[in-house]
Amino acid sequence: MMDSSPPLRQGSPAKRAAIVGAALQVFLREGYARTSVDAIAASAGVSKRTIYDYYGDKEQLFLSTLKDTQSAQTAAFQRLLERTLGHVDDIEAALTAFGREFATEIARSAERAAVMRLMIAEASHFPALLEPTPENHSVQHALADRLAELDKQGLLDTPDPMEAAEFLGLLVTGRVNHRTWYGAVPLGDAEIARLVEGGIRIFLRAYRADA
Amino acid sequence: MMDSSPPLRQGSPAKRAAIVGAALQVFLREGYARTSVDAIAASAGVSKRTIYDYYGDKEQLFLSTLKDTQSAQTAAFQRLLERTLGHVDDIEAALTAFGREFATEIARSAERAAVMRLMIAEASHFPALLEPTPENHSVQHALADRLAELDKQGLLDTPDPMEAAEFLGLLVTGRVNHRTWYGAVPLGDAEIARLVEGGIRIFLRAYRADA
DNA sequence: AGTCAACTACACTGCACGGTGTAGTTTATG
DNA sequence: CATAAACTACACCGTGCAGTGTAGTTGACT
Repeated sequence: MMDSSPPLRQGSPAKRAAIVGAALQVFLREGYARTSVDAIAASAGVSKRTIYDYYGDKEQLFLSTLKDTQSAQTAAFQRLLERTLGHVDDIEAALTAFGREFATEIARSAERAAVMRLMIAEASHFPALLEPTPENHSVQHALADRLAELDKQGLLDTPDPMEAAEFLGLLVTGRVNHRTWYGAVPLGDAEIARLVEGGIRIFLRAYRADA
Repeated sequence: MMDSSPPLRQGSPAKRAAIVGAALQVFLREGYARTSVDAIAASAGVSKRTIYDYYGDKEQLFLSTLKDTQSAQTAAFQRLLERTLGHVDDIEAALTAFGREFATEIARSAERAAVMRLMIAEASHFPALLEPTPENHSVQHALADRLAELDKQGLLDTPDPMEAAEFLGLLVTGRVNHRTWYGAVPLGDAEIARLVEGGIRIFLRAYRADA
């Protein structure tokens, strides 16, 4: 009955947060292969040894970092969803608000898109990233639930809410991500708003209830 | 008036093709940083020295490889466009044929998506990749021209053909690329067809002429 | 004061890889 | 056949980096 030995120290949450924060920043900027653990340690204000005692190796640090980040982003998205599509009167205004908030979140931090970029880049090298997480699924599901609700209210006509949710996400973020190479190149707020609104327009033309 | 000295040899087209072919294969599988020039040389059946005499360094080889590949893909796309949307009677059948051929091309070789994946991954490290090439632009334009033609025939209602072309591309490929992580994970032909047809359906709901 | 865990600083190993230099072999060409 | 260019094989250098080992410092708890 021996434990599998990795955690020689149990570590403090504050240090873990510092390490993961620095790791995310460097991984997003440099990609996995180009990132050195020394750079992360320096950026986190922590010795390299501590990182290895905490996480074992670079790969585990990478996976832990992405997992934490994904959790945070999922939670943020759920809040955004509740805020913008919680109670809807004007369907167009509501969806535009949703798209706009979503887009500014992308534009401000560029973190969400950058995480996508990193995952796309590294997916084939880390099979763990490929497995659909329950969190990822719950995001799609939450959005679909909202759309189903709007369908029931007679504001939308979405016979397959899961599919509609997929298209809404695609239409809102697709062109922005495409143009910016998933956050690699900046884009003006006005341009982002234009692209988002265009996407919403198409979504509504396809899914608005026939009055 | 001295030349900038790189090409110590002028090289044969056949060897260039072998090198670029091997390079593409390895770069797509491993990504830039993980790829060693030795691996490319071995895979191409060529000495490492020859590669350096041809291309100077790894970065140039990488950029040349992507440029060649992009040219080939652009040409293939133009042919596909002519083949499927050259003369259209039934708009739905034509667009579905377009989407289906496009999708099988993606599914068969997985090359197109993988190139996208590689470019997304490396865009921020190679500014040269960010500059929109005339070729890239011409693809969007060719598709937009076809759509404008269909608009003129009264089959579609696309007031802004460039935007419509963007959405068509997004709707046809977006969900496939998203699910497969740009080709990192395989997807059955039937599933691909389903996703493509769904995209076409949305496009038509948004852009079909009101009869 | 004493103890123990967390932590840092730092030296060190091993390895993979980009890039070069060169001697010798093949191949094309006149 | 002779000459030159193309090409290979191979040794080699420098470097950056993952990961380890360890001695010494800090700080909390008793």
